[in-house]
Amino acid sequence: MTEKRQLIINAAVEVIAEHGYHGAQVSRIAKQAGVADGTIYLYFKNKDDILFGLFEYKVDQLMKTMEQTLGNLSPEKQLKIFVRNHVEWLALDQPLAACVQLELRQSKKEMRNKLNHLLIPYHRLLNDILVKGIEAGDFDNTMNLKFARQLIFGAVDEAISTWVVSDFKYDILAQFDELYYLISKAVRRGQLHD
Amino acid sequence: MTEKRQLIINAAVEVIAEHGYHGAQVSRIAKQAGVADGTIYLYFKNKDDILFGLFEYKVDQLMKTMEQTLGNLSPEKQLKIFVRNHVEWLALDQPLAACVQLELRQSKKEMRNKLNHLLIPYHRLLNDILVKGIEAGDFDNTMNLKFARQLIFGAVDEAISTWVVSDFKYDILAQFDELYYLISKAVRRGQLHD
Amino acid sequence: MTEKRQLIINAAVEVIAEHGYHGAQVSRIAKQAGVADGTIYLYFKNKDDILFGLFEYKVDQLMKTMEQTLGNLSPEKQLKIFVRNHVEWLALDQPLAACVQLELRQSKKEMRNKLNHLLIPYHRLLNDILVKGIEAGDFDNTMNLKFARQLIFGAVDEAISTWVVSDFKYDILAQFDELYYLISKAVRRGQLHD
Amino acid sequence: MTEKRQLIINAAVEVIAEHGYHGAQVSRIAKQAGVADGTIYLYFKNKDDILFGLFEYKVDQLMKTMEQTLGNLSPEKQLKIFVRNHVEWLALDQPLAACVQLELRQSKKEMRNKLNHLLIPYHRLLNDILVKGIEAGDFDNTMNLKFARQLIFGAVDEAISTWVVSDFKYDILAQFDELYYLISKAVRRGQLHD
DNA sequence: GATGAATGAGTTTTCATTCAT
DNA sequence: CATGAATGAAAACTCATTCAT
Repeated sequence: MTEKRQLIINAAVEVIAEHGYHGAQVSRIAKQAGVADGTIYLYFKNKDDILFGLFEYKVDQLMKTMEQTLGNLSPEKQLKIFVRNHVEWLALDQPLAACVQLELRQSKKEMRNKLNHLLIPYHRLLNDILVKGIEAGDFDNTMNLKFARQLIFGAVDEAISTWVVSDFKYDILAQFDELYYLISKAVRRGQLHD
Repeated sequence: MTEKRQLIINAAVEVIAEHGYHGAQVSRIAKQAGVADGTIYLYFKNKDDILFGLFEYKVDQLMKTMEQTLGNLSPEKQLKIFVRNHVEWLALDQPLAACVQLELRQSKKEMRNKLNHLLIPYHRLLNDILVKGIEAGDFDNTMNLKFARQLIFGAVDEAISTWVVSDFKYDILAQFDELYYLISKAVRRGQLHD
Repeated sequence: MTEKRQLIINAAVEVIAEHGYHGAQVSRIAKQAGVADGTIYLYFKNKDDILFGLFEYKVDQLMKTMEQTLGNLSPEKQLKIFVRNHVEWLALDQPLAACVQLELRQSKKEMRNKLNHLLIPYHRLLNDILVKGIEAGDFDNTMNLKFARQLIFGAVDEAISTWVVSDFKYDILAQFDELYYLISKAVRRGQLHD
Repeated sequence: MTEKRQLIINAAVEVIAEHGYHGAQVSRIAKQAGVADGTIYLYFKNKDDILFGLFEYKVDQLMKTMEQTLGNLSPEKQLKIFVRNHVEWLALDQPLAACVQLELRQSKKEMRNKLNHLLIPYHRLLNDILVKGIEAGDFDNTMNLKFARQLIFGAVDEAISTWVVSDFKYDILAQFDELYYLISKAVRRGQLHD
C-alpha cells in the first residue's frame, strides 16, 4: 500500500466518522487527506472502492493481530483472544467503530456483499478454532458450527453496535469478560440437548 | 390506520422487496399502490415516514404474535417460543426478510435510530423473560442481562441475515433447534465462570 | 408534441446557435426555456435526446414542406423544388443552420448515426423523384442512383456549410439558381459516358 | 518533422481509429507512442495541436500526390485524377478514412475552422483545374466556380462518409467511374441554362 | 381528499495540462 | 530532453416534495 493510499484511507475514516456515510463526499475526503479530488482516483477506482479499500485494510489489520496473538494456545484461550481482538479492534478506535458498525452498512446491497466477502478469513479462522476446540474436547461436539460462528459474530457485533449507538457512553472493554462469559457458555462442552 | 395508509405500506413492502431500498422511489410506491405521488403525503410526512410506518406495522405484528403465544409458560419455554417467533416472522415472509435484514439497513443513521426505537418492546419483553427465568432458577443468575439480550438478538439476526444473503437457499426453520440449542446454552444456569 | 417540449426545443436551438454545442449545458437550455433543469427530463430522456428531438422535429418540418410543395409536378420541377426546400430550410433560419451544419455534427459517433437515420425519408423521397425523372426520360438513366443522391445532398450540404462558416456573409438564396444549375446538369439526360 | 513528433502522430491515428475521437485521451496516445504524457507537450502545444498536426500531415501527403500525378495533362484528365486521388487517399487507408470523415469532425468549432484552413491548397488546386478547363473550352464557362468546387468536394465527401458509415461494406474504388461520371457531367461544357 | 406537473439542490468523475525531479 | 504524479474545473441527472387545480 502506497503512502498516499494510506493517507486517503485515514482521511476517509475520519470524514465518515464525523459526517456520516452520506456526508462523506469525495471532495471532503480529498480535502481532509490534503490532496486534490482527482488524486483520489489515482489510488481508487471510484468512491465505493475507497470504502472497500478502507474496510479491506482494517480487516487485514485485525487478521494480522489475530495471527500474532493466537499462537499455539489452547482453543479455549484462542477463542477468548479471538473475541477480544474483535472487540478491541473497534473499542480502541471509535471513529473506525462508527464507520464499521453504522456508516458502512448504509452502502448499497452490492457493496455490502463485497464487504462481507472480506470477512471470509475471519469466519475461516473462527471455524478452525472451534473445530480444534471440539477435537480437543473443550467445545461442544454436538453444536452446529455455522450457527456457532454466527452466534459469536452476531453477539459481538450487536454488542459493539449498541455501544456505538450509545455514543460510546460506557467502557465496553471493561465489560468484556461478561460478554465473553455468555459466548463461552454457548460453545463449551458439557451441555445436553433439551 | 386508514385503508389507504395500509395500501401504501403494502405497496412499499412489495416495491422494496422487488427493487431494493435504492430502487424504491416514492413515485414507484405510489404507482404500485395505485395512487398519485402527492397522495402519499396525505398519509405520511415524508419518505422515511413510509419506511418507519412499514417497520412499525410489522414489528407490531411480531409483538402481537409474541403476546398470543407466550401465555403463562415457563420462562425456558417462553424463550424458545420468543426466539422461534422472531425467526418465523421473517422465515415465513421472504420479501419482508429481505426488507428488514438488508434493505431497511441502508437508510440514514437518523432513520436507523428511529427504527431501533421500535425494537424497545422486543427488548423489554425479552428482558422480562430472562428476569423471570433467573428468578425461577432456570437461567444463569450471574450473566449480564444486557449482553444476554444482545447475544440472543445478535445471533438470531446474524443467522437470518446470512440466510437472506444466501438467497434463501436453505430451510432456516428446519435448523431452528440447532440455533436455539446454542442460544439456550448461553443463558442457562449451571455454568461456572472460568 | 406538447407545448413545453416545443418550448425546450426552441430554447435548445437558440442556446446551441449562440454558445455552440459544447456551451449548451442542460441548465442553460432550461433557463432559456424558462423551466427548471429537472423539467427537461420530463420531456427528454437525456441531453442527447434533446438534440435528437430537435433534429427530428426540424427534419419533420422540412419533409412536411416537401410534401406540400412537390404536388404532381414534373420530376424536373420537383427536383428543383426539393433542392430549394433544402436550402430554404436553413437559409431562412440561421440559428438552425448553425445547429445543423456545424454544432450537431460535433456530437458523438453513436449520436450522429441516430441523426443520420432521420434523413432516411429525405433520401427516399429524393430517390423517388430521381426514379420518376428517369422513367419520364428527363434524368440520366445511366447514372448510379446512390451516387446521384449523395452528390445532390453533398453539394447542397457543402454549399450551406460554407455559407454558415462565412458567418452568413452572402445571400445564399440569391445564388440558388447557380447552385441548382450544376446539380441539374449532373443528373439530366443527354450526357455521354467518356 | 522530428522523429518523435512523427511517432506521436502515427500513434494518434492508430488510437483515434481504434477508440474514436472521445476515446483518444492524451495519455492513451502517449502510451501508444511509447512516451510519457508530458513528452507530448514538448512536441505539441496541446491536444488539438496533435489532431491539427495529424490532419496537416495527411493533407500534405494528399497534395504531394496531387502534384506528382497531375502533370501537364488536360484539365479534364486532371480533374478525374484529382477526384480519384481524393477518393484513393481515404479508400486505401480505412483508419485514416474513419478519422477524417467521422472522428475529427467531432472536434470543437474553433478546431474545425483550423482544419478547414488546411484544405485551402486543395480548393486552390481544384479551382486552377476548373479555370484551365474553362479556358480550354472543356468545362462549362457559365457555371459558378465556388459552387462547382463545393459540389465536387461535397459529392466526394458525402460518398466517402457514406462508405465509412457503412463500415466499409462495399468497394468504393470499384465504383469510382460511376461517381466521377456524375461530377464530370456537372462541370462539363455543353449544357444550357433552363 | 386527490392529483401529477414542476421544482432545483446536490455530487461523482474525467482528463488535458503542469512542473518538480 | 524526458518523466509521470498531481492537479482541479466542470456538468448531467435524480427524485423527494410541493401546490395549483
